[in-house]
Amino acid sequence: MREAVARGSLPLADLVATSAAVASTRARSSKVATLAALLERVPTDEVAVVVGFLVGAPRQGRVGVGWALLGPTVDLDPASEASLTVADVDAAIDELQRTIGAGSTAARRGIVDDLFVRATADEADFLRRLLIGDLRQGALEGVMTDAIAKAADVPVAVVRRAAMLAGDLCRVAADALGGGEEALAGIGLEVLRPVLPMLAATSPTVADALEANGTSSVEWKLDGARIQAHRTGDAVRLFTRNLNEVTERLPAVVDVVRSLPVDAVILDGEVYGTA
DNA sequence: ATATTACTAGTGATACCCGG
DNA sequence: CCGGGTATCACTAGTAATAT
Repeated sequence: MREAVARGSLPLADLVATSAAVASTRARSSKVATLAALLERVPTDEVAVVVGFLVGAPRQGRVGVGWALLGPTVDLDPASEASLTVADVDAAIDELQRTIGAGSTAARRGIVDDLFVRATADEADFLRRLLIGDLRQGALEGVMTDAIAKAADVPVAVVRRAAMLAGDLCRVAADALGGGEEALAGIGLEVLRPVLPMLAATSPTVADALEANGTSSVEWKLDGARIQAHRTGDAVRLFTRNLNEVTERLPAVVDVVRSLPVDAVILDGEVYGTA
């Protein structure tokens, strides 16, 4: 099914056109079909990067780029012909991530400008929204999950399960398109690797909720932050709801988890400050 | 040393629209 | 027609780099 996969990096223009097509319709099914068609022709080793761009979350995460850095790029003359590839952009984001410390502001300005002078107007517009975290194309993880399933010809439930356990849709996309259902089946729960948290669901009445869940416990809703704690042996890692690691920021919680009389555990709960 | 600026990250509320 | 997903907004706290 992937005979038509191109060699070399995907032209950024192709990805931008897909994003625009997805944004132009509100029909979910159409978004899925458009995204799947693109995924089917992306080189396997680049699937993770492409999925990251398309859901507005580059694999490097936030790299310290905001309006202050991107604003001036609107004054640059756009390139007349598209030449950037997805790999070019990925490399530039890598470089931005590495460029920190004294004098980094000017260096970052240079990296951003180098990237934008090579971009067409459409590409620049896409890059600005991608880097600022404001893609607004009506297709984030949910739609992308469906598209990955369609492109890899794997049941959606299998992709969704793998994404939850791996906590990383980009990696799951690469596995699905590279190895199909078999590769996804190999993804399981792993201590010290974050898992997507189960989110709360509402119920019309308390009685309905109790009926749906069977034996339940009730507790005060205190306002804290959702935390996931992993431990095996003395190794402990903590993650937020968005799977950012916060182990070093919560040493007290690490101590508590380490003191529990267990060998390995994954906990999901809420932490509260005392300030 | 201190203040300022820019960016990241989290919570929660609300409006909107597709699709079943 | 309603549930669920997406977008948007408002607010808050914290951190890093740089200017004063």
